[in-house]
Amino acid sequence: MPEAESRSHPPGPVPRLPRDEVRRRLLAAAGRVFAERGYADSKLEDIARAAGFTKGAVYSNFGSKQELFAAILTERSEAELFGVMAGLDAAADVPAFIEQAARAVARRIIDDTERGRLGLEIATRALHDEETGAVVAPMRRAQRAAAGQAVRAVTEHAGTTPPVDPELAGTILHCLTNGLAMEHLVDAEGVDSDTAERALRAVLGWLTEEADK
Amino acid sequence: MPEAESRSHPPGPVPRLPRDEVRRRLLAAAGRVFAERGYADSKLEDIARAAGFTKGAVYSNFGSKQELFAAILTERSEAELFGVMAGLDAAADVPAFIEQAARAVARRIIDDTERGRLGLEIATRALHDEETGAVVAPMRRAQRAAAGQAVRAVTEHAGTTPPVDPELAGTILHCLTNGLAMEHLVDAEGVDSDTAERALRAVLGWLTEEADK
DNA sequence: GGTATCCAGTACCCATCGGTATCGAGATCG
DNA sequence: CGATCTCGATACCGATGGGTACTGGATACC
Repeated sequence: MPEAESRSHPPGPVPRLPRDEVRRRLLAAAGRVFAERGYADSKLEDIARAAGFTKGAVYSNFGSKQELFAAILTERSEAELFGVMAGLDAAADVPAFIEQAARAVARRIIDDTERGRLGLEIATRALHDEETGAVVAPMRRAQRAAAGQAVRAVTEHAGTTPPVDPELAGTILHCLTNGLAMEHLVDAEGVDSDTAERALRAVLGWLTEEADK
Repeated sequence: MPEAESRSHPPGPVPRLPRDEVRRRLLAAAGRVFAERGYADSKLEDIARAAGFTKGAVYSNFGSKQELFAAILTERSEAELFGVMAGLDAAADVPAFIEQAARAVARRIIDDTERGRLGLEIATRALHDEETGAVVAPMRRAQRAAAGQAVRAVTEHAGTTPPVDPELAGTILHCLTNGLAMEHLVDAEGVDSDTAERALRAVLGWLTEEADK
């Protein structure tokens, strides 16, 4: 846990944390708390405490609860696209790629629950808050496009003609992934790691194989 | 709109609405408001007003805000499975069935936004409220199973061997549908009626065609 | 070393809203 | 036609928690 400058009181002046570090810790704690309790039930006091500070630190670094949430949103959105690309270009042949991609995505769905929970919270908030929605919509669009590009790259590399055009394939993959993640959150044992992986492998395989017209 | 017993004051005694009707109107209004504003931002006063009553009516018919929400949940969950089944047994041959099913589901995703919004709200709440989760998880499981049964019925009827087993097919369809619905809510123009329909038609077609091993 | 500035801590404010107590009109019963 | 009961309306309570004003110690600057 975040014990830091304990050592009781050797009465030398206690140094101060760099501002960036305070901000980072607040952001990390906010991510955890928002994911755990949801936006409305997350108290700023709790978030500050979880980061080892008080509400004062929050208002010193963020203008409002809303703004803190938005900061998380933009922070995480960047890490997002890289994550998809990471699993992309490591494999050589198509079946190995599919195997690897399915496993990686399934693992992320199952293991990183904070990610999924935050995603749901963000989507929910995007519905009720116009400003959030304006940020989220293009972000999702980029994710769908990235998935589509991945399909295009694989099929071009393999010289196959996929059963649907890559753009639609990206949408299918993206929505399936999100749907699986949501389903896992709601019914963890009903949709476990193996189920998610098999589902992704099957769809991924279908989307990259030669269409039999 | 809900104008009813206007006619100013012809001073005869004003009759009283049947209790069931009060409950129905409250439930309907609550569904609208919860879907529109989300659980936390929905004030009981607003819900009551939207139904043409006051908070007193709410607490006379429901024990708490939580309980009102739960009542909606159970009410809607029943209408759910019938809706899936309805489009099922009308068509004769497989291609026509797929065409029809894809269109019906896509239309529900696009047109009935209250349904989608409530679904998201319910999922979010299921994460944070154990009791809600205990209701939602089996409900989702039943929906996946129903979708799986539909695939099984179609392929058996057509005598084909599907590329994945029906249970997994049900999960894929259910998660894709939910994912598409969520995506439409977040980015309505990015995932429109046509996109959803094409995605569903493609996946439905793949899942019911003969597997080319 | 003295002074100005920064920034998180502390104490407080107050709007909000779920929940409760009570009332009174109208239904129900004898 | 009273007596009683039902149930939604009204008025109110009190906790909660986002936001603000101010404090004081540490840092930066001269």
